[in-house]
Amino acid sequence: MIMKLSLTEENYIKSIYHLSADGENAVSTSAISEDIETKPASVTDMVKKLADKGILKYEKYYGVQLSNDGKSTALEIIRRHRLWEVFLVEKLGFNWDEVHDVAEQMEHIQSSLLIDRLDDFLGNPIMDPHGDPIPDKDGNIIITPQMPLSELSIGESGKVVNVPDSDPSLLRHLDKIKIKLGSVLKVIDVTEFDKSILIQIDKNHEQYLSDQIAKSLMIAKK
Amino acid sequence: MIMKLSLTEENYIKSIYHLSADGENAVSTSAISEDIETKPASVTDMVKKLADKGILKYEKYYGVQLSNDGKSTALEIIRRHRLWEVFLVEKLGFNWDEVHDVAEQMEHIQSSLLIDRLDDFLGNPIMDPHGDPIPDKDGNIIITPQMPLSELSIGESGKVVNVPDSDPSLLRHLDKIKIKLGSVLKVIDVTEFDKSILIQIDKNHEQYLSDQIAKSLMIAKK
DNA sequence: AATATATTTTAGACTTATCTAAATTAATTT
DNA sequence: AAATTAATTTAGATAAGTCTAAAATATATT
Repeated sequence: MIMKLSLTEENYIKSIYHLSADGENAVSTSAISEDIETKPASVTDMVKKLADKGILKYEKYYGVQLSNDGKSTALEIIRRHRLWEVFLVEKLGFNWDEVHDVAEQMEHIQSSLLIDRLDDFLGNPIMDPHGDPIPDKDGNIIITPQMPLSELSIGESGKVVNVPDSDPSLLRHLDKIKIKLGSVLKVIDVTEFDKSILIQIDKNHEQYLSDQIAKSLMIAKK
Repeated sequence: MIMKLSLTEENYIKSIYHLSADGENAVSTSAISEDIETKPASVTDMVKKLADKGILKYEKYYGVQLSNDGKSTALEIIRRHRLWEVFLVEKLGFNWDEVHDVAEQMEHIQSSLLIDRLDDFLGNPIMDPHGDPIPDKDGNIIITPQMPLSELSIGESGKVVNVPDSDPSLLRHLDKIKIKLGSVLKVIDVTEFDKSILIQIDKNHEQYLSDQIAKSLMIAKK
């Protein structure tokens, strides 16, 4: 059950977990290939190896699905990643657009003592700086009901509960227009032409957002 | 001058730096081989590669010597290692015998922003938990004059300023007999038979130490 | 100085993770 | 249903880092 995995193997497992909507669906070779920027042929080799290790089920020409072991391994890696992100922001003063790449490296450090102590040091946070839930020691996550901002109708409002973690330019733009986790957004208008929306931020000022941004911002409806 | 190095290359550079007494002396293939637990033939290959990169000077059948680039790279890796050790002890409550292996992993995380911020967060420490000096951003280290406890004569005393970092069992033994950095030791007697010494610790109690331990404890004479 | 021993290097092979190109299978179109 | 296109797998090659065994060099002994 407990097994040492290479950095590369861990990256595959994490990718498959995310692509499968938290381990639920089957994932194609090409999807993994695109996500981790590795050629499909290489992915085929690696998933065979991970199948042999019992991390996932692999069916030729169909796709892969994480085993229970695979899922808990993924959750462990995600836990490490998100705890380090909290550390970087809360303790070292990083901005939320600066943490992803560093946390990508730190997530591979192998020491359960380290992660347990870090968790306590940070006050056992349940969210990372982008609103993503942090799995606990046993892999439990708190799921917040949410929807993309783009799905709100005119007049509806909601609170920003999640933003994408891996796109620094988007995050810096959100800083500029003063949108952060917890911001309350109200949809004032939707432009028919390009689906851009006019929103009111925290009852203060109004701002146009492109459809692309509106699709990225996850909202808890009020 | 600035170049990306693999984890393996970094480990070679660190090893060579230590074996050469901080980059001063030439180091043999076999010494490196023994230190990093890799066969001499493999070391030969790698030092050729590092020589091509300008990290060191390699002379066949003689040995290797770090270049200035090699030395500053080594100091950067050592800086990272020791800062993480301080973090683990000061912030996460690790004992000094638990930090080496974890810091060995953390030292390879590549982000100068991270290390600068970590340095500030820790209050720009100049010593790690074992008394080893932490190089600053520019590679400067403060060297404390010191000698092994084994070289003190009867009646002389000194302060413990450094202990070996990579031997957990020694460090735990020191905990047990209440010796820590800063402890003042006075040599009461030296046994002729096995060179074990009787010391007085912090003016309180007396204790025998084997010659092996006495050689490992570095002292600043009073 | 010649021989024996120890150290170091060379040569060729192995592993992990990747690639390209060709072959196979699945999905889509006619 | 056959042909075309797209996705996936297989086969063989490459690079990094390691190994063993043999060859070369340096050091020590007689």
